[in-house]
Amino acid sequence: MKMSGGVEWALHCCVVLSRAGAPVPAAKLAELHDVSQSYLAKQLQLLSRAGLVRSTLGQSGGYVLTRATSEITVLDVVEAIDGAQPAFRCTEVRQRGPLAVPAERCDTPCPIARVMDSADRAWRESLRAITVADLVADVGRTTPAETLEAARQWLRA
Amino acid sequence: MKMSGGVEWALHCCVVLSRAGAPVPAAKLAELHDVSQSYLAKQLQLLSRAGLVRSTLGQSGGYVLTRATSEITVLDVVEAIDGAQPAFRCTEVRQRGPLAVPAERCDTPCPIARVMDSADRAWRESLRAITVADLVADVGRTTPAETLEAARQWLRA
DNA sequence: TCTATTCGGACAAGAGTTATCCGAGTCAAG
DNA sequence: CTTGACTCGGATAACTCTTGTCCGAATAGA
Ligand code: SF4
Ligand code: SF4
Repeated sequence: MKMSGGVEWALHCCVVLSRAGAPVPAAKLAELHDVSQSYLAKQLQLLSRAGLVRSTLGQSGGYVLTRATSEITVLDVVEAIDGAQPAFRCTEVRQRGPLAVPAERCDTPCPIARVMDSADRAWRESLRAITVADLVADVGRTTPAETLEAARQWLRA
Repeated sequence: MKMSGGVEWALHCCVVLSRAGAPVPAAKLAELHDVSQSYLAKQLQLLSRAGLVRSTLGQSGGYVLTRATSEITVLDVVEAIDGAQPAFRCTEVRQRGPLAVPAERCDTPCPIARVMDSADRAWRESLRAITVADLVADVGRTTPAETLEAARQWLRA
């Protein structure tokens, strides 16, 4: 039960991108977070495939958010990086072994799968309720203005 | 984002054990589900360490539940097999890189970690709400009595 | 036109999970 | 009481997936 570590980086990147008006190259984001430049690129590619960010090639290129931060939920980012498939995957054990239940009796999902599905839904709903805009607002509230300005300066350089 | 596949087997075993009055050896459980005998043993060991089942050695030995099924939640089983640590683990990225936030400012958990923690809690709460007794009841409701009796017979043999 | 810069997908290394084995201990029967 | 066979438990390999890295194709600007 472990989600991809890249999710954390991706969320940070989204927050940073929302502050920068201009495209930001992957290399700068990597240096800012002091993480593997090549690996972060992979995560950004995933975000790009999911349609959350758009890449601009060539000089002064980089990544930009495609939508307003209030339209990007945390769940969007998590599913883009970690995949959208549920954590629990039924193997249909009941259809195997000497006491195998015939397939025609397996039309209704079993209680176990139902519980897991319900929990997974609750988890996703909880993540869907928060948007990147909420994160940005919270960061702005708990961080001194001078630090935010310094970050913006560093990004431009 | 994938939980250990052994969780499914462990839950099935708990349901089966609740039906059998006598200790059931791991080999029988494995044959019943048609899964790797040695690997299922590992899962049962984990359940044993967690205190959910008690093992009896020697002839006519096997595993027995330690508590009533109504006192065992699905979450107990999941945490016994899959571990209790949350899926998201913060790497404290904000303390690294050129814009590193000093450690003294990191006393309060950041918004990202808070969201993840909240979602994780919702997930666990959802699993905690259901007990093995509920699963058993649901199985008894959707399965014909003759099948249940056949299972009991097979276990004794 | 040319160059410097960017992303994108293809390519290894490592960690974690899955699967397996045999020995220590125990209970039941004779 | 002796014997015997059966049980779990932890230590041991094979495998899959995640993590991490690299270089080539395409682009914008000079
Ligand atoms: S009982 Fe549920 S978890 Fe088990 S095999 Fe059937 S569908 Fe899957
Ligand atoms: S901002 Fe949150 S997720 Fe990011 S490093 Fe800090 S505590 Fe971890």
